[in-house]
Amino acid sequence: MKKITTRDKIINSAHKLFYEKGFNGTSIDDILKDAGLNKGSLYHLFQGKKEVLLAVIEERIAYNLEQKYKDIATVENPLRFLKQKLLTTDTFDFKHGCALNNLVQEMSPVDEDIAKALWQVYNALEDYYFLALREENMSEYEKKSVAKMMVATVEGAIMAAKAAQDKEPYLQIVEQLFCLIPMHPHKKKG
Amino acid sequence: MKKITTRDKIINSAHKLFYEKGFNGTSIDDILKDAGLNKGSLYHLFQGKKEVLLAVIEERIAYNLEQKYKDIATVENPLRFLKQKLLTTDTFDFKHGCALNNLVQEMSPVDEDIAKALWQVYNALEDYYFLALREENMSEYEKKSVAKMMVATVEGAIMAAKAAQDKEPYLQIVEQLFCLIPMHPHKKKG
DNA sequence: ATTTTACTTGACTATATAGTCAATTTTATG
DNA sequence: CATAAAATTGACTATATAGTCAAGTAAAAT
Repeated sequence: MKKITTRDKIINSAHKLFYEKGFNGTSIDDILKDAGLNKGSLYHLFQGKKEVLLAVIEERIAYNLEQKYKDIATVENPLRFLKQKLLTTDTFDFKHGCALNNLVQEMSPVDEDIAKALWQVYNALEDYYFLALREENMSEYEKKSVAKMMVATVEGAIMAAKAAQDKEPYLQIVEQLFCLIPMHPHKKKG
Repeated sequence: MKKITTRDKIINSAHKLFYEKGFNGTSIDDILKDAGLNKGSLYHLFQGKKEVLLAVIEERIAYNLEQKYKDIATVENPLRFLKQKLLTTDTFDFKHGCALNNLVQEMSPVDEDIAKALWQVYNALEDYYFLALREENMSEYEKKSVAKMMVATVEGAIMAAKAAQDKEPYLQIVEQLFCLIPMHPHKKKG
């Protein structure tokens, strides 16, 4: 098993705190306290707070997304797979929402480099939804468009849950979404 | 014409800056500088920064929403009216997104009072969308559910535009949304 | 006109924050 | 083991920030 490096500790703590309290709401000292490290260690490895955020986006958030959805490309019924993923809320933290969404909201208008990094991850997310539609009877163009819309709806659903501080609206919206998209019939398993 | 009070100036500036830079990203001094006022004036009228935010939400954001959508209740084809409102992007600032959404993202997990105030406005928004469906052939329950989903999709579309720093994704998603919801046919006007 | 109330001014405090840096310890490397 | 390189320590600086407050000014009430 791999050793947890100082860099890992920083990225882990930063990821958690940025998620829970936002970038501006989290201080360098917060990160260091959580990681059990001292200031010099961080500034030895990173130029500053912004570079920590970039690492969090490019390494942790992008990685988590990939882990969550990579099977979509090979699974038999990808749309069902996606729906199941979306409705498995064990790990879903309705209180704090979506790590990607949160950062887009806070940072995209403010910093161009960060906006670019976030935009890449956002595109990867749309690509997974596009793959989820591969079995459906639509043109490629329509799949792209529907995938885009589905991502927006799910992100909006997460926001609704955050507004309510309750996961119920999220579940309802995701159900409603899957009622509206024209589904290609699969043979039911079992 | 009504005189612009000191209170108005503060709420105007705060609203603008919170929208553009977020609550944590905006300092009291930023607000005062923008409003051309001094510190004492603000603290004479408000207990603190949080109370300024509450006033912004309850007075300005709620009011703007009402102004934008109040005609939905009386207009002939409310769904078309809604779509037109959504696609009229003159005033829509894709770079900074939705004032309500931004604040939900940043503040709802952090402060319960603010979460409540935001939740009220969010509900008002869903109510307007519900009214937009009043002519459609659905059960009341389904209208509620579809309205909820539509709000989520539009909010998600705004977020997509913010992620892209471009209004195009927003327009595309809104179009796609109106393709999918089952529309009751109205006689075309003209 | 005089008093009282409402509002405004801006200096001040206490604290939080991002980032620096010289000294020290730990870890490779020959 | 000796030396060089990498990593770590924590005190320090400079600045920003929320909020206080005593004194002053304008507006209202009597």
